[in-house]
Amino acid sequence: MTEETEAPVVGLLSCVVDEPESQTRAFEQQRRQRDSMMAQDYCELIADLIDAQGEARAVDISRRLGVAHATVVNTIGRLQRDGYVLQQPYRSIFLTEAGRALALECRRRHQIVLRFLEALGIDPETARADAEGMEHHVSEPTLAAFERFIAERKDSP
Amino acid sequence: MTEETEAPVVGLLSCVVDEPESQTRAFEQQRRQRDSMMAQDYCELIADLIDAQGEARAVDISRRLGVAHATVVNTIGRLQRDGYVLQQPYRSIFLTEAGRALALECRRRHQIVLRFLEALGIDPETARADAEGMEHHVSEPTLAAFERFIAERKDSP
DNA sequence: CCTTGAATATAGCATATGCTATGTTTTCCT
DNA sequence: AGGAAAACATAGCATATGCTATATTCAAGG
Repeated sequence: MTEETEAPVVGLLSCVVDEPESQTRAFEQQRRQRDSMMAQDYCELIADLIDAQGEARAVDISRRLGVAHATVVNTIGRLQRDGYVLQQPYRSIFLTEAGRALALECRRRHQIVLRFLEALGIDPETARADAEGMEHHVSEPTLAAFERFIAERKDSP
Repeated sequence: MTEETEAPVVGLLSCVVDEPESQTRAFEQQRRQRDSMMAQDYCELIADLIDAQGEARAVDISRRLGVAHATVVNTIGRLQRDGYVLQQPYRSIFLTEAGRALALECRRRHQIVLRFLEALGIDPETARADAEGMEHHVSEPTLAAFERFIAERKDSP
């Protein structure tokens, strides 16, 4: 059970053995992305709320994200520590320059992914849900390819 | 600051105000996915290692994921508790039926996403990295659309 | 056989993300 | 103005995911 005497399954073996460092890098990148997802989602949402209502309040965020307000307060504190937002107690939440930049960047990615999925023929509800998760994992080259596809599809529908 | 007297930016406003419950659902789904990503990655990797080397050892997993072995041991314990793997102390790691099923499912998704990105013209290294993150967020309808695209692209290159 | 290096396990720690329960502060209506 | 409701803050807890440092077990070579 511990020693394979049989010939290795070459097809799968190559899939696994050929590029282990590449896979390790991919996993590390995935972990890094995961760690910044919260900041991205929050900043994007705060920017949306400010655009839509003129201000962002913790209660709106908690409703939108579906989490308890205590969780939001907690997270906002971390975002403040990390320089993304500014907040006085009992006041509404403001983005710093860094936060605003992050929000714009996220919104851009989000829009591209969303329009790409729709251009692929995905129904809007599904596209919306998938975009929410995917946007954090799509690299620039892939985003560029998505944009190319959107443009093509617009020309020849 | 609190009341927008200007004409609303309809594109963004509608994006935010039209479907708040839909967005909440999307975020909740994202959280659920995040919570099962670890199990998926581990099961997929364990299956790969078993196919390639006949057995999966913690040291291989830690190297592949780029984390400390103590972290792997920790996580494997959780996976065992949740019914995905079986392990005796100091022995190699085995997948349960549930673990094997999860691994197969993940591998399937992974392959579809990877081949889709490649069909889109993404370079293999980028495709690999992006697929690693994206595979956890792509719904069945979107996967189906990806497969359709791969088939189309194969017919008319 | 016995030692030694690799693999594993364990303990103890830190942080992020979530929760509930309980107080405080604002805000808004009468 | 004053009180009720809403928003917010804080405390205390749980879990997942990571780490380092230390001990233990296994397997292989002398």
